[in-house]
Amino acid sequence: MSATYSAEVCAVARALIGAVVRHGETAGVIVETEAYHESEPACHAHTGRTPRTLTLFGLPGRAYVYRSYGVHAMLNAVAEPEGVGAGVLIRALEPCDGVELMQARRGRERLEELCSGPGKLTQALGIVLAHNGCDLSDGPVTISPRAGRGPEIVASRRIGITRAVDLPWRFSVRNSRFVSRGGVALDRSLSRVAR
DNA sequence: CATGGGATTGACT
DNA sequence: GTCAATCCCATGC
Repeated sequence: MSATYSAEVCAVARALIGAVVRHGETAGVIVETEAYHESEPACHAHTGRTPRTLTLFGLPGRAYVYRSYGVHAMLNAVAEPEGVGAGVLIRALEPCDGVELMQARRGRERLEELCSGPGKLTQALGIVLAHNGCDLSDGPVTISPRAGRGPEIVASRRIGITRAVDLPWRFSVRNSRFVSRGGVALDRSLSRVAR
């Protein structure tokens, strides 16, 4: 089975907490991620290779960017060896560089409203569909690994999906005020899932 | 080729 | 709490 691979993409999702996403002069620290793997039906790669999911099956460390609800760009990091469809969705950042530009792009002032959601952070950083397939160690969009041990991480259920809803594959910094959707429901889903 | 459905957000009742 | 926006693409005829 693919349990080994699933564990791997989740390990990457955890490891990316505390890493820095950068595009141009804007950057933020990752505080929330979700893991997706071809073995479970919530993952775009579950139906196999298609034009849309091709990058998910490609080299790890590349960006998989797709359009959600016809409106928002979503940023993922491909997270398994070539040939295995899996990625980590970047769901929220703590803004660190280029805050004024992010505020202008978002039309909001409060730091908590700049990157507290997968569609918000791509808008704040100016990440678009054309970045699909770019090398995240090279740019123009980059993710720099964190040094050291990192913050305390909470696992919970993924958000906004209709299938495989019970997998506890969402990871976030405990008590961070920069995550998407408040922390109360998060704690409840955790107790129900991870018991 | 037509259709239906989103890994969301923000505005509004 | 409800709901529209908006477009890419997977699916089926």
